[in-house]
Amino acid sequence: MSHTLGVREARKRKTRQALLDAALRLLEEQSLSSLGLREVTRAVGVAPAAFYRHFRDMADLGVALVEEALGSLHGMIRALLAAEDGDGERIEGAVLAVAHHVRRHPAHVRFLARERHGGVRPVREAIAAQLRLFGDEVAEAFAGQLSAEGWSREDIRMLAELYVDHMVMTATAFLEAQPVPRPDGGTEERPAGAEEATAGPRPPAGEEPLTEAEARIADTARRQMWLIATGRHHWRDG
Amino acid sequence: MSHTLGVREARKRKTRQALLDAALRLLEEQSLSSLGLREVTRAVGVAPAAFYRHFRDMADLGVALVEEALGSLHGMIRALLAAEDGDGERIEGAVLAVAHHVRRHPAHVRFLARERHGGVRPVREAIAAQLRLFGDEVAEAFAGQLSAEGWSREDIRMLAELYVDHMVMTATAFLEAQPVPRPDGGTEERPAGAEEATAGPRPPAGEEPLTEAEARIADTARRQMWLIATGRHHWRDG
DNA sequence: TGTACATCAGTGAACGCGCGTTCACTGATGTAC
DNA sequence: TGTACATCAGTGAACGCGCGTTCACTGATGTAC
Repeated sequence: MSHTLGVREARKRKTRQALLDAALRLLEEQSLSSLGLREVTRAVGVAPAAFYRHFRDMADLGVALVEEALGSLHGMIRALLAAEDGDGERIEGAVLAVAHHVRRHPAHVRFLARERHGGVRPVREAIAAQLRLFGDEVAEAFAGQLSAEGWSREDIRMLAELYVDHMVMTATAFLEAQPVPRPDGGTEERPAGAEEATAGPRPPAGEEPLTEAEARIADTARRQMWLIATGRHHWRDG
Repeated sequence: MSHTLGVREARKRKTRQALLDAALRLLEEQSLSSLGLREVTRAVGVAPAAFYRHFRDMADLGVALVEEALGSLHGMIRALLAAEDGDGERIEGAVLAVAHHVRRHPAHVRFLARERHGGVRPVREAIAAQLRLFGDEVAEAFAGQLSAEGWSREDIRMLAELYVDHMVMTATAFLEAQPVPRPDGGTEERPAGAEEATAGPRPPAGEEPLTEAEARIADTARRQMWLIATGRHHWRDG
């Protein structure tokens, strides 16, 4: 109880978050280097000059968005890696986790895909640093078992990178199967018959059954992960 | 001899190409959606209005750049796929081909990486269409051997996509090992001691030995391709 | 070959507009006593 | 608890600037005869 936020600080955080949210929404349809400061403040309903109370410039805001978009993923990755199941369950878990994450946070994922190689250096570097961290985590999780099987450090690292890169690719593939957000904040209808129930209990957000397009992507991703797992099992014996 | 270009048409093409070249250079450091028409015409030395004689807008120019950047690659891919060597030679050939292509055309490759998920829809779509074509070509090249071995159409397709995606990833990795172009048109010195011979015969452009950073990327890419090839060989027997 | 007209790539001036940044300010919140 | 002063998130006006697009034009190239 001792550390309630002051009213002033709480309001400041709220404005800051509103700026981040507005920027993320505007970034669905453009890239960071063409997004204007005035555009963001206009969407939030504050004066342009208020922006400077929170960020030095748009690049600074972009770096904050990277933190927001990738910070939460470490937990998910760790949970996936800690599972003690067999290959099949781990692959299924990873593919579904990616699918649902993309569903729940499509704007964040789109932002990362777009700015990973985008025109704003500090943002590119922030993303690269986070992905390197993911690589470290995956490599460490594999190290125990694989080095006992005679794998070299370099081989473990390249396997970890292959998994991370494949996850990123799969995420961007799922993204392309997402409904396109409309300017009014609604969404276009799902590709195949997916009319909403008008009332009644529904599954947790993001956990409705996969659409046809999503299922196809999930299927390809599973097969590719199986192929990689197969290669991993036969790695030392050719 | 009968079809020499008229003087007027030849000059027009030259201006158009100058616009494309200038845009590509400016895009080393920013993304298409923030690149201005006036910026490009200023770099070429023509009036802003001249732009409209060649392109409807910047998106239109971007689509032309996609054609320029990816059109030439089909030949390279076909050559790689047609080789009758064993796995080792094919992997080595593919990795070195990608390394040298990135060296020769770093700006084109950077443009593709940046705009593949960038903020300009027609450009994204042009790139996606070309990558789908590459997938088709790779799948077709594998179809003969693999379907005889009992592979399904879906499995062949997913393998082809994995190869294409891996090539793209490898190319962007090589890109990050490239010297950063300077505004004046020169380049920063290569990471490790690579002073230029002041005269005398030199290897063909782009074929100097790999730098340390490039060699590391090539090594990882080779291992990853080996892993995938291993998985492929053991695919049907688990 | 020479002439008269058509085409059209590139010009240069003009336009209205939204941009990023600065500044002195206001008034609610925080703090010291 | 009440008061006097400090802090600081957000305001609103102003600035100079470069943008995309339009337009009537120019003059070299192309074409018809």
